[in-house]
Amino acid sequence: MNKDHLYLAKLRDYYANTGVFPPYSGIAKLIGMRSKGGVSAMVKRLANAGYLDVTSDRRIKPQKSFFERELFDYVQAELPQSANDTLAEPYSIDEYLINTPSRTVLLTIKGDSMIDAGLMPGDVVIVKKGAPAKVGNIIVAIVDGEYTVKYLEARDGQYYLRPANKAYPEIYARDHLEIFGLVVGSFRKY
Amino acid sequence: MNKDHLYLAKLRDYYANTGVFPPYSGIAKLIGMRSKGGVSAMVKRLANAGYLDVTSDRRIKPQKSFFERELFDYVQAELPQSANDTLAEPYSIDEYLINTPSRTVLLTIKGDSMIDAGLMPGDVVIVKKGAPAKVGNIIVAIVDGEYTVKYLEARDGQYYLRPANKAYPEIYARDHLEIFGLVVGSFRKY
DNA sequence: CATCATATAGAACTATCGTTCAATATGAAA
DNA sequence: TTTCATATTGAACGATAGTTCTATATGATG
Repeated sequence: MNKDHLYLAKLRDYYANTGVFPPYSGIAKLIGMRSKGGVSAMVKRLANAGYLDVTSDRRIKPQKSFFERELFDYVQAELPQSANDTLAEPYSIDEYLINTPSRTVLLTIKGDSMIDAGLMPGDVVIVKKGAPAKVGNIIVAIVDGEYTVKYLEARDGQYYLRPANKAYPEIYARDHLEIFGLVVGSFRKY
Repeated sequence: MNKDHLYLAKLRDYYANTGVFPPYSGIAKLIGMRSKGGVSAMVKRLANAGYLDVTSDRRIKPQKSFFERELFDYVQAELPQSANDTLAEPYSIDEYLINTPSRTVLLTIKGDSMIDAGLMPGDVVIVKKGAPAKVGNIIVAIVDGEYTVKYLEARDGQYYLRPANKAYPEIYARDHLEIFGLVVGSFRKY
Protein backbone atom coordinates (compact mmCIF):
# COMPACT_ATOMS: atom_id res chain seq x y z
CA MET A 1 0.00 0.00 0.00
CA ASN A 2 1.54 3.29 -1.00
CA LYS A 3 0.84 6.81 0.09
CA ASP A 4 -0.42 8.03 -3.24
CA HIS A 5 -3.94 8.57 -1.95
CA LEU A 6 -2.54 10.90 0.69
CA TYR A 7 -0.57 12.78 -1.89
CA LEU A 8 -3.64 12.97 -4.08
CA ALA A 9 -5.66 14.39 -1.20
CA LYS A 10 -3.12 17.16 -0.67
CA LEU A 11 -2.97 17.93 -4.36
CA ARG A 12 -6.75 18.11 -4.49
CA ASP A 13 -6.89 20.51 -1.58
CA TYR A 14 -4.18 22.67 -3.00
CA TYR A 15 -5.75 22.77 -6.42
CA ALA A 16 -9.20 23.48 -5.00
CA ASN A 17 -7.79 26.49 -3.20
CA THR A 18 -5.53 27.92 -5.84
CA GLY A 19 -6.65 26.56 -9.19
CA VAL A 20 -3.06 25.66 -10.01
CA PHE A 21 -0.49 23.02 -9.24
CA PRO A 22 2.78 24.02 -7.63
CA PRO A 23 6.10 23.27 -9.32
CA TYR A 24 7.57 19.87 -8.46
CA SER A 25 9.76 21.37 -5.79
CA GLY A 26 6.65 22.91 -4.28
CA ILE A 27 4.74 19.66 -4.51
CA ALA A 28 7.58 17.97 -2.70
CA LYS A 29 7.25 20.43 0.16
CA LEU A 30 3.48 20.14 0.08
CA ILE A 31 3.36 16.38 0.42
CA GLY A 32 6.44 16.01 2.55
CA MET A 33 8.96 14.67 0.08
CA ARG A 34 12.51 15.88 -0.22
CA SER A 35 13.20 15.34 -3.89
CA LYS A 36 11.70 16.35 -7.19
CA GLY A 37 12.59 12.95 -8.56
CA GLY A 38 10.19 11.31 -6.16
CA VAL A 39 7.49 13.77 -7.17
CA SER A 40 8.09 12.98 -10.80
CA ALA A 41 7.56 9.28 -10.16
CA MET A 42 4.49 9.94 -8.06
CA VAL A 43 2.93 12.16 -10.68
CA LYS A 44 3.44 9.42 -13.23
CA ARG A 45 1.68 6.96 -10.97
CA LEU A 46 -1.26 9.30 -10.49
CA ALA A 47 -1.34 9.89 -14.22
CA ASN A 48 -1.44 6.16 -14.85
CA ALA A 49 -4.24 5.85 -12.35
CA GLY A 50 -6.21 8.41 -14.32
CA TYR A 51 -6.16 11.30 -11.87
CA LEU A 52 -3.75 13.53 -13.69
CA ASP A 53 -2.48 14.14 -17.13
CA VAL A 54 0.95 15.45 -18.03
CA THR A 55 0.81 17.56 -21.16
CA SER A 56 3.51 17.68 -23.78
CA ASP A 57 4.68 20.99 -22.38
CA ARG A 58 5.11 19.28 -19.03
CA ARG A 59 2.17 20.76 -17.26
CA ILE A 60 0.00 18.86 -14.85
CA LYS A 61 -3.64 18.75 -15.83
CA PRO A 62 -6.39 17.38 -13.61
CA GLN A 63 -8.47 14.62 -15.11
CA LYS A 64 -12.07 13.70 -14.35
CA SER A 65 -11.18 11.32 -11.55
CA PHE A 66 -9.32 14.13 -9.89
CA PHE A 67 -12.66 15.73 -9.08
CA GLU A 68 -14.41 12.64 -7.84
CA ARG A 69 -15.83 12.78 -4.34
CA GLU A 70 -16.84 10.11 -1.90
CA LEU A 71 -20.53 9.48 -1.56
CA PHE A 72 -21.21 8.12 1.90
CA ASP A 73 -24.06 5.93 2.85
CA TYR A 74 -26.00 6.21 6.05
CA VAL A 75 -25.19 2.63 6.89
CA GLN A 76 -21.59 3.51 7.34
CA ALA A 77 -22.17 5.67 10.33
CA GLU A 78 -20.94 3.05 12.73
CA LEU A 79 -17.80 2.39 10.82
CA PRO A 80 -14.75 3.99 12.29
CA GLN A 81 -12.74 6.20 10.04
CA SER A 82 -10.82 3.49 8.30
CA ALA A 83 -8.14 4.43 5.88
CA ASN A 84 -9.69 2.19 3.31
CA ASP A 85 -12.88 3.68 2.03
CA THR A 86 -13.98 1.09 -0.41
CA LEU A 87 -17.56 1.53 0.74
CA ALA A 88 -17.75 5.08 -0.50
CA GLU A 89 -18.34 5.41 -4.20
CA PRO A 90 -16.52 7.89 -6.33
CA TYR A 91 -18.70 10.67 -7.55
CA SER A 92 -18.25 13.62 -9.79
CA ILE A 93 -20.72 16.37 -9.11
CA ASP A 94 -20.43 18.19 -12.40
CA GLU A 95 -20.67 15.04 -14.38
CA TYR A 96 -23.66 13.92 -12.39
CA LEU A 97 -25.58 17.13 -12.82
CA ILE A 98 -24.66 18.19 -16.31
CA ASN A 99 -24.47 16.01 -19.34
CA THR A 100 -24.96 18.49 -22.14
CA PRO A 101 -22.78 21.44 -21.21
CA SER A 102 -23.41 23.34 -24.39
CA ARG A 103 -27.16 23.35 -23.85
CA THR A 104 -26.95 23.90 -20.14
CA VAL A 105 -27.39 27.17 -18.35
CA LEU A 106 -27.43 28.20 -14.72
CA LEU A 107 -30.05 30.45 -13.22
CA THR A 108 -30.37 31.85 -9.73
CA ILE A 109 -33.71 31.49 -8.00
CA LYS A 110 -35.30 34.77 -6.96
CA GLY A 111 -38.13 34.79 -4.49
CA ASP A 112 -39.88 31.94 -2.75
CA SER A 113 -42.49 30.94 -5.27
CA MET A 114 -41.01 27.46 -5.60
CA ILE A 115 -40.19 26.92 -1.99
CA ASP A 116 -42.42 23.89 -1.53
CA ALA A 117 -40.41 22.21 -4.25
CA GLY A 118 -37.28 22.74 -2.23
CA LEU A 119 -36.04 25.65 -4.29
CA MET A 120 -35.07 28.49 -1.99
CA PRO A 121 -34.08 32.01 -2.96
CA GLY A 122 -30.44 31.99 -3.97
CA ASP A 123 -30.45 28.40 -5.10
CA VAL A 124 -29.02 27.87 -8.54
CA VAL A 125 -30.96 25.74 -10.97
CA ILE A 126 -29.44 23.86 -13.85
CA VAL A 127 -31.45 24.44 -16.99
CA LYS A 128 -31.31 22.40 -20.13
CA LYS A 129 -32.32 24.73 -22.90
CA GLY A 130 -34.96 23.50 -25.28
CA ALA A 131 -35.33 20.13 -23.65
CA PRO A 132 -38.75 18.52 -24.00
CA ALA A 133 -40.83 19.17 -20.88
CA LYS A 134 -43.71 17.16 -19.56
CA VAL A 135 -46.54 18.12 -17.32
CA GLY A 136 -45.31 18.08 -13.73
CA ASN A 137 -41.77 19.03 -14.61
CA ILE A 138 -40.14 22.15 -13.30
CA ILE A 139 -39.35 24.44 -16.17
CA VAL A 140 -38.05 27.88 -16.95
CA ALA A 141 -40.59 29.90 -18.88
CA ILE A 142 -40.45 33.38 -20.28
CA VAL A 143 -43.31 35.50 -19.04
CA ASP A 144 -43.44 39.18 -19.91
CA GLY A 145 -39.80 39.10 -20.89
CA GLU A 146 -38.73 37.65 -17.57
CA TYR A 147 -37.57 34.23 -16.65
CA THR A 148 -39.74 32.30 -14.28
CA VAL A 149 -39.19 28.93 -12.70
CA LYS A 150 -42.43 27.04 -12.19
CA TYR A 151 -44.15 23.70 -12.54
CA LEU A 152 -45.54 23.02 -15.96
CA GLU A 153 -49.17 21.94 -15.72
CA ALA A 154 -52.08 21.44 -18.08
CA ARG A 155 -55.84 21.81 -17.78
CA ASP A 156 -58.35 21.28 -20.54
CA GLY A 157 -55.54 20.82 -22.98
CA GLN A 158 -54.02 24.15 -22.06
CA TYR A 159 -50.64 24.58 -20.44
CA TYR A 160 -50.13 26.82 -17.48
CA LEU A 161 -47.55 27.53 -14.79
CA ARG A 162 -47.97 26.53 -11.19
CA PRO A 163 -45.82 27.90 -8.36
CA ALA A 164 -44.89 25.68 -5.44
CA ASN A 165 -46.23 28.14 -2.92
CA LYS A 166 -49.88 28.75 -2.18
CA ALA A 167 -49.27 32.44 -1.74
CA TYR A 168 -48.63 32.79 -5.47
CA PRO A 169 -51.16 32.58 -8.27
CA GLU A 170 -51.09 30.24 -11.19
CA ILE A 171 -49.99 31.81 -14.43
CA TYR A 172 -51.88 31.41 -17.67
CA ALA A 173 -50.34 32.48 -20.91
CA ARG A 174 -52.35 34.81 -23.08
CA ASP A 175 -51.76 32.95 -26.27
CA HIS A 176 -48.55 31.01 -26.26
CA LEU A 177 -46.49 29.73 -23.39
CA GLU A 178 -42.82 30.26 -24.09
CA ILE A 179 -40.70 27.60 -22.49
CA PHE A 180 -37.02 28.36 -22.20
CA GLY A 181 -35.79 25.10 -20.80
CA LEU A 182 -36.15 22.23 -18.42
CA VAL A 183 -34.84 22.33 -14.88
CA VAL A 184 -32.72 19.22 -14.49
CA GLY A 185 -31.07 19.95 -11.18
CA SER A 186 -30.17 22.52 -8.57
CA PHE A 187 -27.58 23.32 -6.01
CA ARG A 188 -27.02 25.59 -3.08
CA LYS A 189 -24.16 26.81 -0.96
CA TYR A 190 -24.49 27.71 2.70
CA MET B 1 -9.88 50.53 -25.43
CA ASN B 2 -7.69 47.47 -25.43
CA LYS B 3 -8.38 43.89 -26.28
CA ASP B 4 -7.76 42.54 -22.84
CA HIS B 5 -11.33 41.42 -22.36
CA LEU B 6 -11.05 39.33 -25.50
CA TYR B 7 -7.84 37.79 -24.25
CA LEU B 8 -9.47 37.15 -20.91
CA ALA B 9 -12.39 35.42 -22.59
CA LYS B 10 -10.06 33.07 -24.41
CA LEU B 11 -8.11 32.33 -21.29
CA ARG B 12 -11.32 31.57 -19.47
CA ASP B 13 -12.47 29.16 -22.13
CA TYR B 14 -9.15 27.45 -22.20
CA TYR B 15 -8.96 27.16 -18.46
CA ALA B 16 -12.52 25.89 -18.22
CA ASN B 17 -11.69 23.14 -20.64
CA THR B 18 -8.36 22.05 -19.32
CA GLY B 19 -7.99 23.29 -15.77
CA VAL B 20 -4.58 24.71 -16.62
CA PHE B 21 -3.02 27.70 -18.33
CA PRO B 22 -0.77 27.22 -21.34
CA PRO B 23 2.81 28.51 -21.33
CA TYR B 24 3.24 32.06 -22.61
CA SER B 25 4.12 30.83 -26.05
CA GLY B 26 0.89 28.85 -26.03
CA ILE B 27 -1.08 31.81 -24.77
CA ALA B 28 0.33 33.89 -27.60
CA LYS B 29 -0.95 31.36 -30.11
CA LEU B 30 -4.25 31.10 -28.27
CA ILE B 31 -5.01 34.79 -28.30
CA GLY B 32 -3.38 35.61 -31.60
CA MET B 33 -0.22 37.36 -30.48
CA ARG B 34 3.17 36.73 -31.96
CA SER B 35 5.42 37.38 -29.02
CA LYS B 36 5.78 36.17 -25.49
CA GLY B 37 6.73 39.65 -24.45
CA GLY B 38 3.29 40.88 -25.36
CA VAL B 39 1.75 38.09 -23.37
CA SER B 40 3.88 39.00 -20.41
CA ALA B 41 2.60 42.56 -20.51
CA MET B 42 -0.97 41.44 -20.99
CA VAL B 43 -0.79 39.05 -18.06
CA LYS B 44 0.48 41.88 -15.90
CA ARG B 45 -2.47 44.00 -16.93
CA LEU B 46 -4.93 41.25 -16.13
CA ALA B 47 -3.18 40.70 -12.83
CA ASN B 48 -3.48 44.39 -12.01
CA ALA B 49 -7.14 44.25 -12.89
CA GLY B 50 -7.56 41.42 -10.38
CA TYR B 51 -8.30 38.57 -12.73
CA LEU B 52 -5.05 36.73 -12.40
CA ASP B 53 -2.26 36.38 -9.98
CA VAL B 54 1.33 35.63 -10.86
CA THR B 55 2.97 33.62 -8.14
CA SER B 56 6.57 33.98 -7.10
CA ASP B 57 7.36 30.84 -9.04
CA ARG B 58 5.94 32.50 -12.12
CA ARG B 59 2.76 30.59 -12.38
CA ILE B 60 -0.52 32.08 -13.42
CA LYS B 61 -3.25 31.63 -10.87
CA PRO B 62 -6.89 32.52 -11.50
CA GLN B 63 -8.38 34.95 -9.02
CA LYS B 64 -11.98 35.25 -7.95
CA SER B 65 -12.81 37.74 -10.65
CA PHE B 66 -11.59 35.24 -13.15
CA PHE B 67 -14.62 33.09 -12.37
CA GLU B 68 -17.09 35.80 -11.57
CA ARG B 69 -18.19 36.57 -15.04
CA GLU B 70 -19.32 33.10 -15.79
CA LEU B 71 -21.81 32.80 -12.99
CA PHE B 72 -22.91 36.35 -13.54
CA ASP B 73 -23.29 36.09 -17.25
CA TYR B 74 -25.15 32.89 -17.00
CA VAL B 75 -27.68 34.49 -14.80
CA GLN B 76 -27.98 37.80 -16.50
CA ALA B 77 -26.71 37.63 -20.02
CA GLU B 78 -29.22 34.96 -20.75
CA LEU B 79 -32.08 37.12 -19.70
CA PRO B 80 -32.34 39.53 -22.59
CA GLN B 81 -31.11 37.25 -25.34
CA SER B 82 -32.55 33.88 -26.00
CA ALA B 83 -30.50 32.35 -28.76
CA ASN B 84 -27.08 33.92 -28.54
CA ASP B 85 -25.15 31.53 -26.39
CA THR B 86 -21.67 30.84 -27.61
CA LEU B 87 -20.22 31.85 -24.28
CA ALA B 88 -19.70 28.20 -23.62
CA GLU B 89 -18.19 26.61 -20.58
CA PRO B 90 -20.17 26.26 -17.44
CA TYR B 91 -18.00 27.11 -14.49
CA SER B 92 -17.33 24.14 -12.34
CA ILE B 93 -20.01 23.50 -9.78
CA ASP B 94 -17.61 21.30 -7.94
CA GLU B 95 -15.15 24.11 -7.61
CA TYR B 96 -17.85 26.41 -6.38
CA LEU B 97 -19.15 24.07 -3.71
CA ILE B 98 -16.04 22.35 -2.46
CA ASN B 99 -12.82 23.88 -1.28
CA THR B 100 -11.33 21.21 0.93
CA PRO B 101 -11.84 17.99 -0.98
CA SER B 102 -9.95 15.85 1.50
CA ARG B 103 -12.28 16.79 4.31
CA THR B 104 -15.40 16.78 2.22
CA VAL B 105 -17.90 13.99 1.93
CA LEU B 106 -21.26 13.60 0.25
CA LEU B 107 -24.31 12.22 1.94
CA THR B 108 -27.74 11.45 0.55
CA ILE B 109 -30.75 12.79 2.40
CA LYS B 110 -33.21 10.16 3.55
CA GLY B 111 -36.66 11.14 4.71
CA ASP B 112 -38.31 14.52 4.89
CA SER B 113 -37.23 15.74 8.29
CA MET B 114 -35.37 18.71 6.79
CA ILE B 115 -37.87 19.54 4.13
CA ASP B 116 -38.62 23.04 5.38
CA ALA B 117 -34.96 23.82 4.93
CA GLY B 118 -35.25 22.87 1.29
CA LEU B 119 -33.62 19.48 1.70
CA MET B 120 -35.74 16.83 0.04
CA PRO B 121 -35.28 13.07 0.15
CA GLY B 122 -32.65 12.14 -2.40
CA ASP B 123 -30.85 15.45 -2.22
CA VAL B 124 -27.14 15.16 -1.67
CA VAL B 125 -25.53 17.31 0.97
CA ILE B 126 -21.92 18.37 0.98
CA VAL B 127 -20.40 17.78 4.36
CA LYS B 128 -17.17 19.24 5.66
CA LYS B 129 -15.94 16.78 8.20
CA GLY B 130 -14.96 18.19 11.55
CA ALA B 131 -15.65 21.78 10.59
CA PRO B 132 -16.64 24.08 13.46
CA ALA B 133 -20.42 24.40 13.63
CA LYS B 134 -22.45 27.21 15.13
CA VAL B 135 -25.96 27.26 16.46
CA GLY B 136 -28.34 27.53 13.53
CA ASN B 137 -26.12 25.69 11.11
CA ILE B 138 -27.20 22.51 9.43
CA ILE B 139 -24.96 19.70 10.54
CA VAL B 140 -24.53 15.98 10.29
CA ALA B 141 -24.63 14.31 13.67
CA ILE B 142 -24.23 10.73 14.64
CA VAL B 143 -27.19 9.53 16.66
CA ASP B 144 -27.46 5.88 17.66
CA GLY B 145 -24.87 4.99 15.11
CA GLU B 146 -26.67 6.66 12.25
CA TYR B 147 -26.03 9.85 10.38
CA THR B 148 -28.64 12.51 10.87
CA VAL B 149 -28.90 15.84 9.14
CA LYS B 150 -30.44 18.50 11.39
CA TYR B 151 -30.17 22.05 12.59
CA LEU B 152 -27.80 22.51 15.48
CA GLU B 153 -29.50 24.41 18.28
CA ALA B 154 -28.82 25.21 21.91
CA ARG B 155 -31.04 25.74 24.93
CA ASP B 156 -29.81 26.42 28.43
CA GLY B 157 -26.27 25.88 27.32
CA GLN B 158 -27.12 22.46 25.95
CA TYR B 159 -26.93 21.51 22.31
CA TYR B 160 -29.72 19.66 20.59
CA LEU B 161 -30.88 18.80 17.09
CA ARG B 162 -33.86 20.40 15.45
CA PRO B 163 -35.53 19.00 12.34
CA ALA B 164 -36.99 21.34 9.75
CA ASN B 165 -40.36 19.64 9.86
CA LYS B 166 -42.91 20.00 12.62
CA ALA B 167 -43.87 16.35 12.32
CA TYR B 168 -40.51 15.34 13.77
CA PRO B 169 -39.33 15.71 17.33
CA GLU B 170 -36.28 17.52 18.53
CA ILE B 171 -33.40 15.30 19.47
CA TYR B 172 -31.51 15.64 22.71
CA ALA B 173 -28.31 13.76 23.23
CA ARG B 174 -28.08 11.62 26.33
CA ASP B 175 -24.64 12.81 27.28
CA HIS B 176 -22.60 13.99 24.35
CA LEU B 177 -23.70 15.16 20.96
CA GLU B 178 -21.45 13.69 18.32
CA ILE B 179 -21.08 16.00 15.35
CA PHE B 180 -19.74 14.48 12.21
CA GLY B 181 -19.51 17.56 10.08
CA LEU B 182 -20.98 20.76 8.79
CA VAL B 183 -23.32 20.91 5.82
CA VAL B 184 -21.86 23.49 3.45
CA GLY B 185 -24.02 22.89 0.42
CA SER B 186 -26.38 20.58 -1.37
CA PHE B 187 -27.49 19.56 -4.80
CA ARG B 188 -30.23 17.65 -6.48
CA LYS B 189 -30.99 16.06 -9.82
CA TYR B 190 -34.45 15.76 -11.29
C1' DC C 1 15.76 -12.92 9.20
C1' DA C 2 16.58 -12.45 4.00
C1' DT C 3 14.55 -11.21 -0.40
C1' DC C 4 12.35 -8.57 -3.63
C1' DA C 5 9.74 -4.86 -5.42
C1' DT C 6 8.77 -0.34 -5.07
C1' DA C 7 9.42 4.47 -3.34
C1' DT C 8 12.31 8.24 -2.36
C1' DA C 9 16.80 10.95 -2.13
C1' DG C 10 20.01 13.54 -4.40
C1' DA C 11 22.63 15.55 -7.97
C1' DA C 12 23.61 16.57 -12.77
C1' DC C 13 21.64 17.87 -17.09
C1' DT C 14 18.97 20.19 -20.82
C1' DA C 15 14.96 22.28 -22.41
C1' DT C 16 12.08 25.69 -22.05
C1' DC C 17 9.98 29.19 -19.55
C1' DG C 18 9.09 34.03 -18.56
C1' DT C 19 11.67 38.46 -18.33
C1' DT C 20 13.61 42.32 -20.32
C1' DC C 21 14.38 46.00 -23.46
C1' DA C 22 14.71 48.63 -27.71
C1' DA C 23 12.17 49.20 -31.78
C1' DT C 24 7.86 49.46 -34.02
C1' DA C 25 2.87 49.47 -34.42
C1' DT C 26 -1.56 50.97 -33.00
C1' DG C 27 -4.94 54.05 -31.90
C1' DA C 28 -7.12 57.81 -29.30
C1' DA C 29 -7.11 62.83 -28.56
C1' DA C 30 -6.08 67.35 -29.96
C1' DT D 1 -2.38 65.53 -39.38
C1' DT D 2 0.57 65.53 -35.26
C1' DT D 3 1.21 64.06 -30.69
C1' DC D 4 1.34 61.01 -27.07
C1' DA D 5 0.36 56.92 -24.54
C1' DT D 6 -0.06 52.27 -24.80
C1' DA D 7 0.44 47.56 -27.14
C1' DT D 8 3.04 44.42 -29.53
C1' DT D 9 7.18 42.51 -31.85
C1' DG D 10 11.35 40.09 -31.76
C1' DA D 11 15.61 38.59 -29.97
C1' DA D 12 18.80 37.75 -26.27
C1' DC D 13 19.25 36.37 -21.51
C1' DG D 14 19.25 34.00 -17.10
C1' DA D 15 16.61 31.22 -14.21
C1' DT D 16 14.20 27.35 -13.06
C1' DA D 17 11.50 23.55 -14.35
C1' DG D 18 11.06 18.65 -14.90
C1' DT D 19 13.80 14.53 -16.45
C1' DT D 20 16.90 11.05 -15.64
C1' DC D 21 19.83 7.95 -13.34
C1' DT D 22 22.06 5.74 -9.40
C1' DA D 23 22.06 4.91 -4.67
C1' DT D 24 19.53 4.27 -0.68
C1' DA D 25 15.35 3.58 2.02
C1' DT D 26 11.13 1.43 2.87
C1' DG D 27 8.06 -2.11 3.48
C1' DA D 28 5.70 -6.26 2.33
C1' DT D 29 6.28 -11.36 2.01
C1' DG D 30 8.19 -15.57 2.73
